Parts: sequence; structure tokens; C-alpha cells
Amino acid sequence: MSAKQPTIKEIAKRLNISISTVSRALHDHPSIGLRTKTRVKELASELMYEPNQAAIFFQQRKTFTIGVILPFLSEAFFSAAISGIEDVAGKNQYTVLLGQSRDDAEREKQIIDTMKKHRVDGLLISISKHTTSYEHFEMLKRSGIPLVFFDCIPNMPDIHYVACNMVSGTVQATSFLLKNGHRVIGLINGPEKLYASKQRKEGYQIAMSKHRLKYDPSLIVNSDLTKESNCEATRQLLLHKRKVTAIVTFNDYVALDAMQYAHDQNIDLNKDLCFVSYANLPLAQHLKYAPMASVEQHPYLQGQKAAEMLVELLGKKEDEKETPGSYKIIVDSQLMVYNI
Amino acid sequence: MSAKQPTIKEIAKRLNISISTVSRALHDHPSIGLRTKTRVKELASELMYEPNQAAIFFQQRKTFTIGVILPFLSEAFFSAAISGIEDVAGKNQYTVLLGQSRDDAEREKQIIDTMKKHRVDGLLISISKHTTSYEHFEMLKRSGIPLVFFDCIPNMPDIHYVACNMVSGTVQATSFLLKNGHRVIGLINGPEKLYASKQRKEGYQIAMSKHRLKYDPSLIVNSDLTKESNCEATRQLLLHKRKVTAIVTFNDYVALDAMQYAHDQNIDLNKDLCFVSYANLPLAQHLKYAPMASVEQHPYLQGQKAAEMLVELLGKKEDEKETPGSYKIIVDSQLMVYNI
DNA sequence: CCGGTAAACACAAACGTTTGCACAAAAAAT
DNA sequence: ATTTTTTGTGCAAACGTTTGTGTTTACCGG
Repeated sequence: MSAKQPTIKEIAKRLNISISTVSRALHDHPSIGLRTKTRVKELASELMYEPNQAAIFFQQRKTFTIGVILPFLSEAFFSAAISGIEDVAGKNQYTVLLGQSRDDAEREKQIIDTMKKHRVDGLLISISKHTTSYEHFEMLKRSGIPLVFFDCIPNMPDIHYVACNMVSGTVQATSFLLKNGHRVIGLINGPEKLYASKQRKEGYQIAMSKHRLKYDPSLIVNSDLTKESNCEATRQLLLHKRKVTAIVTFNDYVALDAMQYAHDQNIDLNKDLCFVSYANLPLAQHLKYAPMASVEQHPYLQGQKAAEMLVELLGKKEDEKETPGSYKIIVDSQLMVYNI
Repeated sequence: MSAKQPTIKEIAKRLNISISTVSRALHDHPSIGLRTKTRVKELASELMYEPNQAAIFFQQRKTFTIGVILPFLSEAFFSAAISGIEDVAGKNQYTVLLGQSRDDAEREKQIIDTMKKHRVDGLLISISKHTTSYEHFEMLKRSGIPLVFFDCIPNMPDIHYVACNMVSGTVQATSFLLKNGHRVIGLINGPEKLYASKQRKEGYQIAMSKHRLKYDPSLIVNSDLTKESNCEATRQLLLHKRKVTAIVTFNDYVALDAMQYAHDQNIDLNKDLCFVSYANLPLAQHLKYAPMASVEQHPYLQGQKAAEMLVELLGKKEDEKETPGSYKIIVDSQLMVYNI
């Protein structure tokens, strides 16, 4: 059946010309006569010749492959982000190698190894929330593999990244509640050490001071984002000495747990207790209890930007001169208010 | 900085031995003395030598890469499936190249081309719902690239695939409603030509005849799965001359639209009108109106099985002898009843 | 008619690895 | 002491391309 793939050599032999001539003919090299060019091209398409990319990758020391490592594709944010990545990758002749870390630092490291083995040209990473050591990232940098972080970025100097401005998003979210008359607003934040958590906290504080309200640290509770932890955090806020009338949650999933918990405590949602969160889940309209508003983080856009950045880095790699600076892009977040 | 990757040649030179010896030493070839073996290995790890996979891929005519093409990662089903795929791929030293067809036949074809260019060893495909021509699949087969379909499979002879038995799932779903006293049950099905639709229809009929009820074709309506179409289908069923008290829907997303529409018509859900569907969305518990039950299709398992099948095919490829038969695996579906 | 130039092509090296085969030295068998 | 076997290495080809540097032929102006 499948007569093994014809090679450039085969074509050369049949046409009684040299391999190099065939190669150049196929690439429209100027130093090849029109006659031979057409002869070569005709035979090539007749034999259904396709260049052996493996050989080319090898020869050019480039695989035209970019690795993408992220925690979970099941999170809407990431599946949207990877679509953005895929699109710009495809436009630039790159293809994407996928790896899910499942929020496991060990797995993440392992995936990085595999990707390195596979000689990806560059890497796009949203780090797992349990990644504490950045050794493997440094290692990659040392091997000269360009790295662009997105969404969840490590606390390292001189890295390229695109992230979302969660500060402004949180200011918007909190201000929205303040404008609606709420004065005692809780914040269920993520793990304390997470950069994303810091930003939310900062945004919360800014919004408060903007409205000349004094910042009450006890209104912020941290959750490790498990269902239990989310409920516990909600419980704490509900038990707060001041009557909390609104809560900003780390993301929509946290909001769901919190709202369910509150509902189970016979609290009238979106009346006695309002929620605002992050992510803008696509199913929001179908949810039993949806938050009043959610901060859109434009995952597709972030994916696009990150991929574009990487492609650019890969391009300039040829110039050999590494510009010492690092690229940073901050995508603005945006509060989406639901009218239910 | 990054002194360019050390090669096997470099090691050979430093140790004053031949390249082949180094290669064999690193592979624990029996014909290499213990002394040299350790010497080689020590220097290798000292230089942080890593084999150039690109060269190896080229040399072995194998990339240890499998391509995965599916419609949308944003659908929970597929993100679960790809996790299964990734897991078994990783266990077998394969890595996965991703492509989303977005239910666009043209895109699908293009992705296949790219993957072929990248010389993937094999392909895992869930075809787009708009794919009508199977020419590109045939072409792949002719080039000797093993192909395994999963979930959404084309109507072609001699293909390898793993799919879910939607017939039995539908029998279960319909029987569940019948047992709960419903007698006039509607079915909002997908596009008529889809294999998945045929199976659901068949299951519906079987359940009916099992319960000695006569099959009423007008109780089955087709939808193209857009929101409008879903609502229109619901409308038709609600206007049916017989009073429909339960509806089986093509999947959870259809159910959501249908339930919303019904609710807007002031119908008391899960009382005057019950729903059962497919997919078992993870967010089901948080939904405003969830179906009473949903058929679980075990996407992770399907992904696993499909990947395992492909890996096996890739393994036996070496024996060159193509066994003419084709592999088929049918995963059983299972009705999950929610207790709300 | 000669030197020069341009056009069209061929040669060969290189990319890094694996692997069949040949070969030497040492060990074992005769 | 000679032959055979074992053990350890080296040589070189092969995988399919690209590309720098020759080499040939033909044409041109002078």
C-alpha cells in the first residue's frame, strides 16, 4: 500500500539532477532555471512529495512546536486561553504541545522535562498553584528556551508574562457593591501567597479608601479553594460581628460554593447577601444562584497575547542578541454586570 | 550564557573514544565494558547531556507524538477526554499535539495537514459535526498513519474507534421516566444524520416497545443544537396534541435551553415537566434547573481507551504486518439520577 | 579571440543519533 | 602453542534536508 514517502533524493534521481537543485527548485531559489523548476515541481506533486519535517526540524534545530502547560483544561478560563494560543500558533506555523499540571508541582516539573526532551521552541506556562520552587524555570532559561507566563505567574525577576490586572477588576467589583449601598463587604480570597490573591486584596483596599471607608482586615478571609474551605470562609464572614451584606469571591467556583452555603443557612441571596466574583462562567445564566456581577479576565485575549509574545521572542532569537529587558503585558479586566 | 547543548560527539572527543561507543554506553548496551560505561555516564551527567530528540526522531522515523483533534475543549466532555488521553500518552512516552476543529470541516482538514507535516505517529479524532467528506481520513490511512476515532465517529468501513453506547443509555433514560409514571415522553434529538442521534432514537424506541407502548414519531423533534433551535424544538413538544410530561434531550446544554424556555412558559419544572439528558455536567448541582438525571458517557475513560488503542496500533506497526481487522470498543453509558 | 560575468547546476558538509559490521585484544578451550 | 570464543571498540553508513562553495557552459563587450 503506502509506498514509503518519496524524498527529495528520489526526485533528483528520476530527473537526473542533483539533490541540492531539487531542494532549491522547490524553494524557488533564484539560481535555478525556470525549466528545471517546473520539471521538479511537476514531478514533486505527481509523486505527492511532502518534505520530511522531522529532517527539517533536525537540520534547522527548530521544531516549530510550542509547549503549553496549564493546570486544568476543564476550567473554562484555560480552555478559552488555549484557543487563543492555538490560533496565533497556527497562524505562525507553530503547533502546540499540551500538558496539564493538575495543580501538581511535581507533574509540572515532569511535563517540562518531557517538553524539553521534545525540543519545543518555546513554552507558555500558567503555573500550578502549588508550585513553590522555580528551579525548573530557571533551568529552562539557562538552556535558552524562551518562556512566557500567563495568568498565574511566578514571583521571579526578569520574566516575560501576560497577566490580567486583577487590581482594577477588584476595584470595579468592590466599587459596584459600594455604589449599590453596601458598606460591610467581605472578601473570600485565594491562598495568601498567590499573586492573584495579593492583587485582589490590594484592589479591595483601594476601593475602600476611594470611598473613604476604613479598611477592616477581618473582612478578608483566605480559602484554599476547596469546597470545604470555601464554605468555612463563608461561615466566618456570616458570623462576623458586623453584618456583612455583600461578598467578593476569588472566582465563580468559590462564589457557587459560598452561595450554596449561604442559601442553606436560609439567607435570601442577592437581597440580604450579594455576591460579585471573577471568571464570568459561560453557564452563569443557567445557574441556580449567580453572582450579580463577575470580572471578565479575557482568557482568549490573554492566550493570544502570550502566544504572540512568544512568537516574537522566537523570531528575534535568530538575531542572537538577547535584549535584556523582559516583556510584560497587562490585560485589563472588566466587570460584567448580569441583569437577571 | 547557554553553552550550546553538548552532543554525543563532544563526549566522545573528550573521552577519546568513538561516538558509537558513547551511544551504546548510554543505552547500557551489553557489549560495552563497565569501566567505559561509567566514565561515559559520569561525563554525560556532568555536562548535563541530553539527547537531541529531534535527531533521534529523524533517525528512527518516529516522533513519539500523537495528534488529538476534537471540536471544542470548552465542552466538559472533551476536556475530560483529553485528560485521559494525556495520561496514557505520557505513560507510554508519547506527547500530545492539540487541535480544535471548532466543528468546522475546513479547519479540521487543515489541522490534519499540519499534523501530517509534523509527522505525528498517530491520530486521535472526534470528528466535527459538520464533517461530511471523509477524504482526508482516507488519505491518512493511505499514508500509513494510524487513526483512532472516539466519541463522534464517521460512517466509514474498517475504522478503529471507541464510542459510547448511546442506545443503552437512552433505554435507561427513557425507562427511568416510564417507571416514574410518564407515558408521553418527548425526545429532542440532535441533527438527524448524526450517528449519535440515530442511537438515541433507537434507544427511545426500544424502551417504548419494552414497556409495550406504541412509538409515536411526532414525539421526536430534531434540533441543530443552537439555542434557537433548542427552544423551537421545546415549543413544538409543548404544543403537542398529547400532553408531554417528560422530555429526553440530546445533551445537558440542550436541556438547559429547553428548561429555561419551559420555565418562561410558566411550567413547573420537574413536576409538570421532567427532563433527562446526557453528559452529566460537573456544574449540575449548581444549576438553576437541573435535569432529574443525566447519562454519563465516561469521557475520561473513552479518552484512555482510545489512546491505549492507538498506542497498541503504533506498537504493532513495527511488525509491519497489518492485521486487516479493526478495533472497536464500546463504552457503556450509565444513567446518573440526581437527588435534589 | 580573449577575458569576464552571469546563469544554472553539482558537490559535499553538516545537523546528532543509531546500528550492522569489522576488528583487535584478551580469555578460554583445545 | 594454536585455535576458538568472548569482550570491548571503532568505522562508516544511513536518516532527509539545507546551504556554502565549486564548476561548467554560454554569452557579452571589447
